[in-house]
Amino acid sequence: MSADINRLSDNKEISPVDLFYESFEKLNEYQKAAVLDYRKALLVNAHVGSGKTTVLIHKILYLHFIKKLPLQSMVVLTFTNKAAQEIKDRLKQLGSTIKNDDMKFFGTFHSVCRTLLSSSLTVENLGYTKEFSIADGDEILELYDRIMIDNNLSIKYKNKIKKRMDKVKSGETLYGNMKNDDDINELMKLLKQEKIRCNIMDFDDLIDYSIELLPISQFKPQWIIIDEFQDCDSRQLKMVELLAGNTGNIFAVGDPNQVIYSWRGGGGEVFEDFKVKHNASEISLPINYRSTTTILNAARSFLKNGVNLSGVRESGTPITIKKHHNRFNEAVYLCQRIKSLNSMGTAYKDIAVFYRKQKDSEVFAEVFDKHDIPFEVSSRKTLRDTPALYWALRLLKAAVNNRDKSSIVFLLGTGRYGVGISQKKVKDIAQKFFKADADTCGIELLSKIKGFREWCGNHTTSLEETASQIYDYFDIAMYLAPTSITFEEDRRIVMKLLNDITEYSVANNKDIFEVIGDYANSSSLYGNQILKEVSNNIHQDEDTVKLMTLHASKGLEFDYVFISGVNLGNIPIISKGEEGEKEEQRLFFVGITRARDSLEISYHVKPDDFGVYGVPSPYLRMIPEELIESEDFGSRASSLGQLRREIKDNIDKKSESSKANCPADNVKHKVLVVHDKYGQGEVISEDENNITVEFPVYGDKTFTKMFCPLKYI
DNA sequence: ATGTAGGACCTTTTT
DNA sequence: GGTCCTACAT
Repeated sequence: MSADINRLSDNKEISPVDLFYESFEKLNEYQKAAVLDYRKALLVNAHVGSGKTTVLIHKILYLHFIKKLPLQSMVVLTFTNKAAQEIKDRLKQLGSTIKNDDMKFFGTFHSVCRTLLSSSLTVENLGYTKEFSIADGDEILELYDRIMIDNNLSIKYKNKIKKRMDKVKSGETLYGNMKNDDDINELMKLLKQEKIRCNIMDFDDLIDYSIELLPISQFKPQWIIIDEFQDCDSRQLKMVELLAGNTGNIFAVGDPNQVIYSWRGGGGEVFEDFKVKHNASEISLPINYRSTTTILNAARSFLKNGVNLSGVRESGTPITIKKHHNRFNEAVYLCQRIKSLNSMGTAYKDIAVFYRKQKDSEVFAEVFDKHDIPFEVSSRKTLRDTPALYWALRLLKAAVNNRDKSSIVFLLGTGRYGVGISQKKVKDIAQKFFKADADTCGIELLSKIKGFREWCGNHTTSLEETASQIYDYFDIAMYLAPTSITFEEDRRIVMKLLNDITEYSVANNKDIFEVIGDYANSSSLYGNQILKEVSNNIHQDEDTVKLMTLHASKGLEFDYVFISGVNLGNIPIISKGEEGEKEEQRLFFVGITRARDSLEISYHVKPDDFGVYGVPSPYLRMIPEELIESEDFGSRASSLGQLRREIKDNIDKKSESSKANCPADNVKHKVLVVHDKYGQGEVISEDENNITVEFPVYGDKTFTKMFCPLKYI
C-alpha cells in the first residue's frame, strides 16, 4: 500500500485534490464509508491489518482538501511519537502543500498538551511560566531524592519508590501490611510544590493540567482525531471530551481486541462507554490484507465473537508448534532454522522472534551472536544511555529554565560529566543560587546559565557559527572530560545536537533561545527521536532478524514470525483475575496476527523462569487442530470454561510435584552428564557460572549453567 | 552497629 | 526460587 503512495506522490503534476481522489478510489467500501462519515462522534472499529492508519490519513485529507477545513482546526492524537511521525510523513507525501506548521496539534497526547500549555492555556494560574520544562521518570526520581534529603524524610523501599508513588496516587498502597508508616504522603505533597517551584511538569501533569485549564480556554478545534483509541485511559478520554466541547467532532480509530496495555491505566470498556456517553456511531473495518487464511483462522479463535474478521489471502502454510527443552535449546534450533530460511530466500529482516519478557532476549542474543545470525534486539534506550548528550541537554534545559533546580544539581554534581562538586556542597550552592539574588557562588557554569538568555539576545554573528559559539560559551569541552577516550565521540554528538538546533532555527526563522527552549523542554518527550538524529543510526533498515517482546510487536508485521515460550505461566502469566487472563489472550492474539505468511510457536519442557510450567499453554489448544502441524501437545478444550478449569488443574498438579525433579540440585556430586546433541560426557571443571564438559567425539565444551543444557546421571 | 527471620514481590512500558 | 528490605534481636 505504501508503495502506491510513493509512486503517486512522485507525480508532481497532479493537484492534491486529484491525488486524494485517486488514492481514495483504492480504498474498500468500509474504508470509504469511514472517511466520508460526517457524524459528530464516530468510532471506527478497525480489526487487525485492516488499514487503520490509511483510513485515518484519508480522513484528514478529506476534511482538509475536500471539506476545505484548515489543518490547524484539527487535533490528531496518538500514543507514540512513532505513530505521530508516520501520520505526518504520509500526509506530507499525499498533500504536497501541507507544512509542518499546519500540523501543530498533531502528535502524542503529551506533546499536544505541551503545545497547548505553553501557548494557549493559562499555566500562570497554577504558578508555572510558559517556559516550563518536562521531567521524565528518571528526573522525577532525582527530585524524590532531593526532597527526601532536603526535608529529612524517611522513606522505606526506596528503590521501589516509583511504583509506590504510583500506587499512592491511585489511592492504593504497595507493601500493604508494612508495620510502621513512612513519610510517603508527605513526599507526595512536597513533590507537587517543588515541581511548581522548579517550573517543571511530569508526564501526568501535562495531561492533568490540560484537563484543568481547557474548560477556561478559547481553544476550540473542529475535529478531534484519535489513533489507537482503545488505549485511552479515563484522563485522556476526558481531555478528548474537553477538546471537542459542544461543537467539535470526534473521529476515533481503534481495535478493542488489541488492548494489551490496560495495566498502565487505559483500555477496559472505552469503546462501549464512549458509544453510550456520546451517542457515537460505530463502523467496522473487517478486511485483513495481511495474513494467510490459516493464520487468520487461528487468530479468530481468540476473538470475542470472531465473526467479523475476513481475509483476502490464500490459505498458506500450517502453523508449526515445536517442543524444546528450554530457551537455550530453542535458540540453537532457531539459528539453524533461520539460516535455512535465509538460504531459501527469506531476508533476515522479514523474520521476527517474539518472547514474553525483556530478559528472554539475553539467551537469544548470546546464541545468535555465536552463530553469526544478524539480529537486532528492540530494547528501549533513553537519553541517559548517551551520557554526554544527556548532560548537554540538561545544560540547555537549565539555561532556558533557570528555576530548574534538579538540572542545576545534576550539572554541578559528581556524575560522569559535570563540575564534580560533592553532594553536600551542591546543596548549599543550589540554595544560594535559588535565593532572590541568584548568587552564582563563583561557579563559572552557573553564571553562564544565568546569563544565557542575555547572551542570546546580544549575539549577532552569523547563525552558521552559532553552534560552536554556544559550545564555547558554556565551555562544554571542559565538562566533557577532554582526556577521556570517549571525548571525540562525545564532542561530535554534542556538536551535532547544537548544529541541529541552529539549523532548525535558521530554517524556520525562529529565535535561537526559543528553539533551544523547545528542544530542551521537549527532550523528555522526544528522547528517542533526538537520539536517533544525533547518533549514527545505521541499524534502521538493516537486514537483521528482529527480536522483541510481544508487547513491542504491536503495530508491526513480518513474513515469518516465531513466538517463543508459549507455556502455561508465561503466556499466559497466571494473573489476578478473569480480566487479566483476557488481556493475556489478547497479547497472544496480537503476536499471532503480526505474521504475514508463516507462524511458528514453541513451548519449553524445562522452562528457565520461576512461575512458568513445563507444559504447553492452554492457548495452543484453542487453535483449531487442522491448522496445526506439530508434535502432540495434549488434549484440547472445547470451551473457555473447560479451559479455565484445565489451567487450574494444571497449576494444582504442578505445585504438588514441583519439588520432585530439579536436576540442578545434584550438580556437585556427579561427574557424568548427558547433552541433547553431544551425548554423554564428563565434567572437567566448573565454577559458579560455567561448567566445562569433555565429550568423546566433540571434545571440550563450556556451558553457561543458567541455560542448563545438561542432564546429570 | 551487625545479624537474621520472615514478608512481599517477581511481567508487560509509552510519554 | 531469588532478591530486596524491614523489623526486631543482640
